[in-house]
Amino acid sequence: MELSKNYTPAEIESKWYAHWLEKRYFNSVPDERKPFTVVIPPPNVTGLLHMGHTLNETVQDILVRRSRQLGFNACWVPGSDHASIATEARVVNMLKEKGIDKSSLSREEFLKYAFEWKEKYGGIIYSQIKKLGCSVDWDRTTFTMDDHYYAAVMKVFVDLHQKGLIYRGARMINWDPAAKTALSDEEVEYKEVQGTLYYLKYYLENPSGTPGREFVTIATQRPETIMGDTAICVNPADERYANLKGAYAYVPLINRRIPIIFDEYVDPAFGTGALKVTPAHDINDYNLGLKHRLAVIDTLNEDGTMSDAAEIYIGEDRFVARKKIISELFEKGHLLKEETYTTRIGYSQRSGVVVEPRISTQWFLKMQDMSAPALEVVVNGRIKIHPADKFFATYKYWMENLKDWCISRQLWWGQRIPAWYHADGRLVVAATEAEAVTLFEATFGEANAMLVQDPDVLDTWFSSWLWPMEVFKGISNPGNSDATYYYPGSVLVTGQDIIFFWVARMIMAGMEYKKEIPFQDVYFTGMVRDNQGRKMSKSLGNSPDLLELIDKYGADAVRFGIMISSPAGNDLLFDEASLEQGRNFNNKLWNALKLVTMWREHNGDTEAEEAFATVWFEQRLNEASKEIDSLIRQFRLSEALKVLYSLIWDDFCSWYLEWAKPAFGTQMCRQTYEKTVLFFTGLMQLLHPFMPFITEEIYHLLEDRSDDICVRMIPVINEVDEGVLSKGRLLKTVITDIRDIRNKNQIKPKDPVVLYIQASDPANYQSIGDILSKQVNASSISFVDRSVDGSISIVSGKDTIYLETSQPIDTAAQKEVMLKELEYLRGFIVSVDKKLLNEKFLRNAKEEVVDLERRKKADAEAKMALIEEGLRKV
RNA sequence: GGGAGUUUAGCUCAGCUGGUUCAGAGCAUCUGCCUUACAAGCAGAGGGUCGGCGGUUCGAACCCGUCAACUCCCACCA
Repeated sequence: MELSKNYTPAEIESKWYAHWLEKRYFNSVPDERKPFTVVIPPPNVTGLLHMGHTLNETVQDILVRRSRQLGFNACWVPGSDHASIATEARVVNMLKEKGIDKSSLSREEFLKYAFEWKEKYGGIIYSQIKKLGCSVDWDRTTFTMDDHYYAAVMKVFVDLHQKGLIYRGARMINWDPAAKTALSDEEVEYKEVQGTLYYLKYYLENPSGTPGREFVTIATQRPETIMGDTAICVNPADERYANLKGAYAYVPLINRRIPIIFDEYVDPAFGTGALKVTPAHDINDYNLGLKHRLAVIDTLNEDGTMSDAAEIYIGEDRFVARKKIISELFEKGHLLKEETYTTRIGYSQRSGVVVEPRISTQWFLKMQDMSAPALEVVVNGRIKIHPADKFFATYKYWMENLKDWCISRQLWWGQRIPAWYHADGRLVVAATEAEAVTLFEATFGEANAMLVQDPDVLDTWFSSWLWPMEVFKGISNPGNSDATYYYPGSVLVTGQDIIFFWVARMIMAGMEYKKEIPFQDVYFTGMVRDNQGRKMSKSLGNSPDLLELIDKYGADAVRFGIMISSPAGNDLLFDEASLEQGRNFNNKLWNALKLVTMWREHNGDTEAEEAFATVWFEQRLNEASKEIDSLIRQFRLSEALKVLYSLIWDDFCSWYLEWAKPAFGTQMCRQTYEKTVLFFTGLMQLLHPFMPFITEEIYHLLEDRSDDICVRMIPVINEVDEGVLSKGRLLKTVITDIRDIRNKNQIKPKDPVVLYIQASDPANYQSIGDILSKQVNASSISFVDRSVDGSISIVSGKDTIYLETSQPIDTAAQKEVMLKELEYLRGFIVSVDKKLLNEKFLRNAKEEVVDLERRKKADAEAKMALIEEGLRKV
C-alpha cells in the first residue's frame, strides 16, 4: 500500500473513534479487575470547551488510557453541570436578544428555554470531547439536573436539615435596585471612582439626656444612610475618644440616640477615627452590628428609594435623597467639610447601576463539623495532592477558617430548595410537595395546609459536591453494585481555582455520606493563558476555537501541544507553535512508518551487521519505559511526554533507524526487521495515551492485527543492561565528535575518511565498528597505539581519533580548537583543586564525593596529556 | 488588607535528598546540507552572574533571612 507523503489526521481520527466506540472499549462494567475510576469535572453547559478544558480532558484521557493498558477496569464518566448562575445569565441574555424579558415568563416557561439551551450546548460539548479522542463511557453520561441527580440533591438537603446542619439566616448580599434582584459576587464589577467624603457633626448626649454642644466628627461617603445608623464606633486604643466610654450621640436630622461602641476594627488613621455604624447598608457594619448586638434599620426599599424606616425623604431615590440630605446637613450646621478621594464602588454587571448591600434571608450549611474529617484525610496523606504539597498550605488554611456556606440563590435554573411555607411563615423541609404536606400535618397538626415552595434554587456547588458519588447513583440508590465497585475514585483532575468551591466540598460530602474519600489523588492543572500571559477570554478574542485547532493540526497534535508545554500545576502559556511541533511529530512518526514498511518487502537472511543496533535499542527502550512509568506515576505527564518525544525522535529515528538501515542496495536481515516492528509497536504503546489516533493507525499499518492498541496490554519492563547502554553512549559520542570535526574541516558528507583510533581499550569498540564507519562515512577503521602523522586528531572521551582525508587540513583551526579545550580543562582542574586542597572539604565531605573529585581531576589530566601530544603533531 | 505561588538561555520550562563535567531540555537563532522515510527534514554550533542583597555550609540554582517584580485565591475600609 502506498502511504501518503504527510500524515493526514482528519479521516484517520474519526475512523478510529468510531471503531473504539463500536467495540465498546470505553464502556465499563464491574468485574474482577481493579477499577480505575475518573469522573470528569463536568463542564458548564454555558457554551463551548475552552483550552482549559482541553488540558483537563487530555490529562484525564492520558491517565485513563494508560490504566487501561496496565490492565485496570478503566471507567471515565462524562457529563455536564447545569451551572445555575452562569447558565441562567446566558439564557436571560439569549432571551433578551429575542426581545423576551425574563420577568414576562413564568418559571415553567423559563425552564423550558433553559433546557433547550442545555440540550444544544451540552451536545456541542460532548462532540468536542469526542473529537479530542477522550475515552469516556458514554453510557454513563450524567447531567447535574438529571432526575436521579435532582432527587439526590433533595435527599441530601433534607438529610442535612434533619441533622440540624442547614439553617436559615440573615446575610448581606449584593442587591441590584434596578433589576430588583440579588447578584452573585461574580456579577459585581468594582470600579475606581472619585468619591466625596463628608465630615459630619454627631452631637453627644449631655447629662440631661438631650443633644449637647460637644460632638464627634464622622467621615462618610454615604450621608443618605445616616438614618440607618445604630452606633458610632471608635478604636479602644484611640486616646482621643477614651473619654467616650458609655456615652451616647444623636443621629443628625432625625435625632435618634445611639451608643458609642469600641472595636479594634476601626482604623484610627482613617478619616476622623470615628465610624458610623449602619448595619443594614454595609457588610462590615453588619458584622460589627452582629458582634455588638446592634439593631438593624433598613432605610431603603428594594427599588433603591428611601423606606419608611428612613423617617425623612421617604420614597425619594437614594441619590436624590443624598443631595437633599447634604444640603440639609449643611443648613443645620452638621456638615464640617468635604474631601474628595478615590474609592472602589460595585456596579451591577446586568443593569450597570451601583450595587446596594442588602440584608436578606438565606439558607446556610454549617461547615465546622464537616471540615474536620475533610482536612484530616488530606493532612494524613490518604488523599494526595499533585503537584505534591503545592496547595496543601492553602487547603489547610481554608479548611481551618471555614465560614458557613450560603447555599441559596435567587434564581430559577437549578434544584429548587425543598422548603415549603405556610402563609403565616411556618415551614417544613421535605423532598416533595406531598411529603411536605404530610410532614406539616405531623408537625403542626393541620391537614391539607396550603403550602408554597421556596422560590430560590440551590448553589450549583451544592449539587456538584455529590458528583463522584451520584454519577454512580451512590446517593439516590446507595449500596448499588456500581457505587460499591467504582467508589472511591482513583484520581480527580481539575483546576486549582476551584479547590475550595469543589474539591474540598466533594471530600466533605464523601466523608459525610460514604465515610470514605472520593478519590485517592488530586491533580491540579494550571490556568491556560495566551502566549503573552493574559487570561483567555472572549472579550480579548485570544481563546482559540478547539474544533478549528483540531481541523488545522489534528487532535493528536493539539493534545501533544498542550501537554508538552504544561508543567504540572503551573500556568500554561498556550502557543500555537507547540501544536506545530505536535503536527511535525506526527509527520516524523508517519515517515518512520514509511521507512519501516519499505523494509518489509526487502528483508532476508543476510548477515546482521547491524546487530548492535537492535541490542542497544532494546535496552534503551527498557530504560526509557522505566523512566516514563515512574514519571506518569508521579503525574509528571509533561516530562514523560518529553522523554518519549526524545526517545522516538532522537534515539529511534535519528540513531536506531540509521544504524539499522541496510547499506544501499542490500537487504535487511529478517530478525532486524522483526525487532524493528516490535520496537515501533512498543513505542506506539507508550505514546498511545498521549496521541491515541496516530498510534492506533501505525499499529495497524505496521502489521495486520486482529486486536487494537487501545486495549493491548503494555509489556512488563525488563531489567536494563547498563553495559550495552554505555557502549551506545560511546558510539553516539564518537559519531557526533567525528561529524563535528568533519563539519569544522568542511569535509563533504560524500567524501570518505580513514579512521585510526588510539583507544584506552579497543574492546570498547567491539561490535560497533560497522555502525561507526557507516555513520561517519569511514572507508576503514583501525586501531593504533600512537598518533598518526598528517591526520586530523580529536579527543573523544578517553580516546584519540585520527582522520585521514584527501582534503587539505586546516591546521590553524584545529589548533585553535585544541587550545580552547586545554584552557577549559586547566580552569576545570583549578576548580577541582580548590576543593581537594581545602582541608575542611577533605574532612567534612563524604568519601564518595572526595573520591569523585579525585577521579575528575585524574580524568582531566589524562585528557590534557592526550591533547598536548596531539598539539605537538599539528 | 489576609493567604499562597512564581522569578534559571531570546521564549516556555526541567533541575527530586545541597556534591557526577550541573548550569540542562524544547522552541527560536546561526552554520552546512534537496544524503535513496521525513526541508513540517538532516548534520552541527552559539547562547545564562540561576531576580537583588545578606546569611548558614568544606560546598548553594537548591536551605534561611530580607528586598523587588509578577500571578492567583480570599476580603472589598468608612
